[in-house]
Amino acid sequence: MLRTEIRKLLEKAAIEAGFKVVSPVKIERPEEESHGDYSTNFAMQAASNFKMAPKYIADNLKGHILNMSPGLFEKVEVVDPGFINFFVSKKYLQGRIPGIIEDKDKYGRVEMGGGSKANIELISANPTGQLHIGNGRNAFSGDVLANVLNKAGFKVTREYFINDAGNSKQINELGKTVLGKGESYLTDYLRSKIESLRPKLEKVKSESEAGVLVAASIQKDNQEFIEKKLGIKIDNWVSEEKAIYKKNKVEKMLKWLKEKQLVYQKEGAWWIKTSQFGDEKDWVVVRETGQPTYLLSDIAYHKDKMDRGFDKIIDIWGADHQGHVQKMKSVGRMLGYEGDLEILVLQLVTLKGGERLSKRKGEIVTLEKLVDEIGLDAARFFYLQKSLDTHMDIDVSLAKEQSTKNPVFYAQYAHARICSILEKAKADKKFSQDLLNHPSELKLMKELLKFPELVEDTAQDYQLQRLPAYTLELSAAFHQFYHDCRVISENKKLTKARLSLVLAAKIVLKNTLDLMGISAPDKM
RNA sequence: GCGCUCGUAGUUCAAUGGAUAGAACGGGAGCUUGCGGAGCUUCUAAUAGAGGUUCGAAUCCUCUCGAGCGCACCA
Repeated sequence: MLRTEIRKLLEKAAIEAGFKVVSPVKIERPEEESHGDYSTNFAMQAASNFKMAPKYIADNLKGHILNMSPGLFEKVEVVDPGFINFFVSKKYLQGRIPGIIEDKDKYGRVEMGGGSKANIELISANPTGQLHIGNGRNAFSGDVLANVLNKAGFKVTREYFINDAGNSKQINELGKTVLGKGESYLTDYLRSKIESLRPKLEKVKSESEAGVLVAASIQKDNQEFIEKKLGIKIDNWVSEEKAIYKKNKVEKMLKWLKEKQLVYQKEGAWWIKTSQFGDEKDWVVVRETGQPTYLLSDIAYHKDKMDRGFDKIIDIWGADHQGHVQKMKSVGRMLGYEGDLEILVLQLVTLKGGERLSKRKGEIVTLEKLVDEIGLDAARFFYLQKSLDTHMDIDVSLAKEQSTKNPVFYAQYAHARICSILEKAKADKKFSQDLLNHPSELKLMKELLKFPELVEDTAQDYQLQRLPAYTLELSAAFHQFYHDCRVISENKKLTKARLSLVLAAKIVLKNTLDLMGISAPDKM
C-alpha cells in the first residue's frame, strides 16, 4: 500500500535527519488536488517538539525522501505552514495496474487481523414480530462490517441472538396476546400467525408455553427472511432459551460469580458488583423471586463468546440499549476478558415525521416492506450511507421514489458499462499500461489505489459510510474517463492499455460492491 | 435532574484537528450524427448560538438553545 510506503519513508527520513518520531506519523489524502496525492503534517507536529520552524524541518525531510525513493514521486513540495505534499509519478501509477488485475477479488486485502478471530453480534432481537426498519440498520451494518474485517484479515463469525427465553416478560406477553388476554405485539402479521397455529395453540397449557410456541414460528420466518431475502449468512443463531438456559449456562455463571464473590445479596435479590469495574452502580442479576434477569443471561452469553476464543467481540445494539453498554463493558473487565469488547450503538431509525417505530403499535413499517418497496441493493446502499451515530430519518415515499435515481444505480451502471466494453473488445489477458497518461486516466488509477486504504481505515474505525461514498467517487472517475477517453480505437497499443485500466476498474468496483453486499450486474 | 448520540445547502447525508466544507436529490443553463445519455459539464445554496484551546476547529473544551434515546428486581 502506497500510504504505508510513504509513512515508512517519512519515518526513515526523520531518523536520518535526526528528528525523533514521537507521535504516530499521519499521512492523509488532501481533498484539494493541487495539494498532492498524499500529504503530511509531520513537520508541524515536530516543530513544537524541536522548537524549530516547521518549514525548515519539512525541507530537510523532503531532501532525504527524494534521495530514498527515485522515481516514486513526480514531485514533493513543502508548503506553508509546513505541509509536505507528495505527487505520485505516472510510472508508479501505471505499474500498479497489472497487480490489481492479478489479484482480482483478492485486491484490497490487507493484513491487519493476522487471522485473529472476531465475533459480531449483528442483532439481538425479541422474536415477537417481524423485523422492522430499525433492525435493518443492525443487519446491514453488521454484515458489511463483517465483510470488511474479513477483507482485513480477521476470521469473522456472524451471530444473531434470539431473546426467546420462556421465562422472559416479552414471551409471556406474547403468550397472553396469543391467548386473547392482551394486545402486546398485536399486528395483522401476528393475527394470521395465530390463525395458522390455532390447532397447536388449543393444546397449550400456559401463557408462557403459548409464547414460546408462537415465538419459534416467528423466529423461523425472520430467519428465512434474513437468509433468503436479505442474503445475509448468519454463522451462528443463538437461542437464549436453548443455548443459554437449557445448557445451564446461566446457573453456572451465577455459581462462578458467587465463588468469586462478584455478587452479593441485598433486599432478597442478588446484585452484581459492576460498580467495582467502572460502572456507576451495581445491578440485580437474580430477582427476589429467584428469577434471573436478562443481564445475567447476557453475561452468560458473553462469557460463552469469550470462552470460544474470540480476540474481538463486537456487539451491535440499538440506541435504546445504550444504558446497557457500561454494564457489559464492566462485565468484560470483571470476567478478565483480554480481547477487545466493542459495543456499537446505532442511533434509532425513525420515519419521516418522527414517528417512532415500535412493535407495540399497530402499524409498523417492516424491513421486508421497505426492501420490497425499494429493492435490496438500494436499501443496503441507503442504510450504509449514514454514519451509525446519526439518527436516520427515512422518508419512505422518497426512498421509494429514489429507487429509480438512487446513487446505487450510478455505480451499477458504471459496472454494466465496463462489462459491455470488455465484452465488445473481447479483451485478451495481456495488459500494457505505459501509455496511460490522460488526466482522467490518472485520476481513475489513483482512485483504484485508494481501495486497500479504505479497507484498512474502515476495519479500524468502522465508519462504514465511507464505502458507498467511495463507490460513487470511483464510478464518477470511471464515467469521466469513459467520457474523455475512447477505449476501443484504431490505436492498438492504446486500446490495449485502456482495456487494462477498464478491467482493473471493474475489479475494484466489483470488490467494493461485494463488501457492501450489493450486486454488480453485467447488464441493466 | 443525570447520562449517551446528535444539530452542516431547500431535503437526506459526507468530511482520520488541516490548506477553497463535499455528494445525492431538488431547482437553473448547456453537451453526444462514435465503445450503454441510467452519462458528462456548469450554476444555485450550509457548519444552531456564544466563548475558549490551537499555527489551524464542523470536528476538542465550557455554556446556551433545539432533537432523539436511555436512566428497572423490562429486555
